[in-house]
Amino acid sequence: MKIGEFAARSGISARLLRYYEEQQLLLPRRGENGYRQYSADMLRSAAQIRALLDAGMPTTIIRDILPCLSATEDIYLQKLSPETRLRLEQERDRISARIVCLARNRDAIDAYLSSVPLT
Amino acid sequence: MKIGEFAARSGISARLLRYYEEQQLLLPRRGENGYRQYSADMLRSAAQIRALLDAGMPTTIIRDILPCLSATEDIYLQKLSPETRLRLEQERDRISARIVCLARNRDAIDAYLSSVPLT
DNA sequence: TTAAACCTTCTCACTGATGTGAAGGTCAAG
DNA sequence: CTTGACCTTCACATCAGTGAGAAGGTTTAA
Repeated sequence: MKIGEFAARSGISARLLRYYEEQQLLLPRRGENGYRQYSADMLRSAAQIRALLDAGMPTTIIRDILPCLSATEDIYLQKLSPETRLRLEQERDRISARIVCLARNRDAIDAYLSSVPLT
Repeated sequence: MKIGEFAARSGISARLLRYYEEQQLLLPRRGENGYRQYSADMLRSAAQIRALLDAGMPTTIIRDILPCLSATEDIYLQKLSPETRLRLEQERDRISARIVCLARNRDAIDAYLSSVPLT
């Protein structure tokens, strides 16, 4: 599918899709004429990228973790260098830290809202 | 305490503290000579600001939610306009959405790491 | 087959957010 | 009076994203 249709289906502008390609987040194949060719399963990746960006993850990290997020069983069998494993573990821990921070503050907002009278 | 000492104690550069003041995140009083005067309890706020920024929260939202994060019982009694309450509830929900997204992806990373053989 | 309408390409430039660097001036303590 | 900490201000860097123009490919319909 060409970029226009993919943009319409994913809700991500063609402009932004080209940007994501430039950032190495989403890499479509190219046709004979140089047109980008998106496959249907890239819709899932695209949604994941959007969700992670909206959650405040930088593109560099998304680029690192995307491959293992869309991993299927046959990919699981690929080897994983100790350095890559370590980096992924660190990213996982950083995400956990984010979650803890966000949860703590959300709970604080919630406690505040509960304690203030309704009107 | 002046900006130099506060920077040393908080681990946030003086330059960045001035920036946070410009962004209305942390507003120290001013002495006769125009020097910024930070109070000790601003250290907590400063840490909270850093944590939230590191977790990917934008300054505008932090500015909104900070007052209710450092709220003490006497502040709880202040009135809260329905609009403000609504905005806070929306922010809380947005934070929850972020948490869900981050947790899902962290778990995916974790599952991947568990499934790939050790070496 | 040609023409119009549309899509895709790339590139330059720009925004807004989060910072950082450095110049030039002021204040205060030794 | 020199030194160091502070003041403001202008400029710059990076990241995520957008706008617009020029050139060329694709489709449709006369």
